[in-house]
Amino acid sequence: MVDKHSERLDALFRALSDPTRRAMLASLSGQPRSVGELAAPFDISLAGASKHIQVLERAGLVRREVNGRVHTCHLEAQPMHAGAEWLRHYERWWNRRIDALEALLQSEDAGDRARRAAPTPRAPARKKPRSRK
Amino acid sequence: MVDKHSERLDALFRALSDPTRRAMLASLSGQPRSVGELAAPFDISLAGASKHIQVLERAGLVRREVNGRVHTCHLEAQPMHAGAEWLRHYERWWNRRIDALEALLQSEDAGDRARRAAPTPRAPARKKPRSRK
DNA sequence: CTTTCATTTCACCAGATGGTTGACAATCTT
DNA sequence: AAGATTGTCAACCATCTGGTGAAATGAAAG
Repeated sequence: MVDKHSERLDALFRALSDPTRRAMLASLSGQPRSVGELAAPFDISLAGASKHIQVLERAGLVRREVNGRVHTCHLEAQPMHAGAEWLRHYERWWNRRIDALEALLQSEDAGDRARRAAPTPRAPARKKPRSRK
Repeated sequence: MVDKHSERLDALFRALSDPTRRAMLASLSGQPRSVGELAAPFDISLAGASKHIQVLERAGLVRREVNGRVHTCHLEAQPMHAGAEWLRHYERWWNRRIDALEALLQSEDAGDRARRAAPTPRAPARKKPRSRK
């Protein structure tokens, strides 16, 4: 195994990097749709839509159910979990970074107040502490 | 404006869809790095690495600070928030779907128990309720 | 001033991507 | 059986991508 996890992320993020495909997923989050229904909102040939759907399928985001001549596509959101998890790691990193910055500004403010009217404005003043849940 | 939000997601997911770039971000999450340092771990020319970094920059994931001849790259995780938010929407969808399925199985179980030894096995038996935080 | 170092830019290449059209296969409808 | 409907596949095209090496830029060190 050459790193399955990484390859899954490749396919996932790649699939999500196209606005048409994201819109298709949004449509599928409402209800399952046939290939034709999925293609309808876009100014694109059926064959083109078919290719997009195949990309989504390969990323595991869409499951296809063939009923006679109509292929019904279902959203399969599970693979998104890996991507969300990956991003969460950096969101935490970002939040820690902000917290550290605020702590720094806090202590600088204290120092400034202590020695009264500091000469060097170190950073653009922060209006509000900016909440993060 | 032709939809700035969508374009940002395009660039974000596109940037994240390459394993080399994801590894570069991981490296930057430890500490800022020069272009050379960033390129070192990969079997790839400096020019190639430079292009990857530019992709990350265009997605807003990397900020470059030029000090003389060395360019120091800093991680800028903020744009990931939009992607994480987008994915969270589908994670919620997925969880609701699972909950509904479990509720269905629950009621079927109850029904089965009620009429004693059902003839039609409707779905692969669920071992454990499977926890989600 | 010349050299060395860090990096970008340029020209190029092979392969992927997003799109098309046209032919085909399978399935409903009449 | 014939025709219409749904979708795929194959071939093609323009453009993007990830990679290269070689030349150009800019700054630091001799």
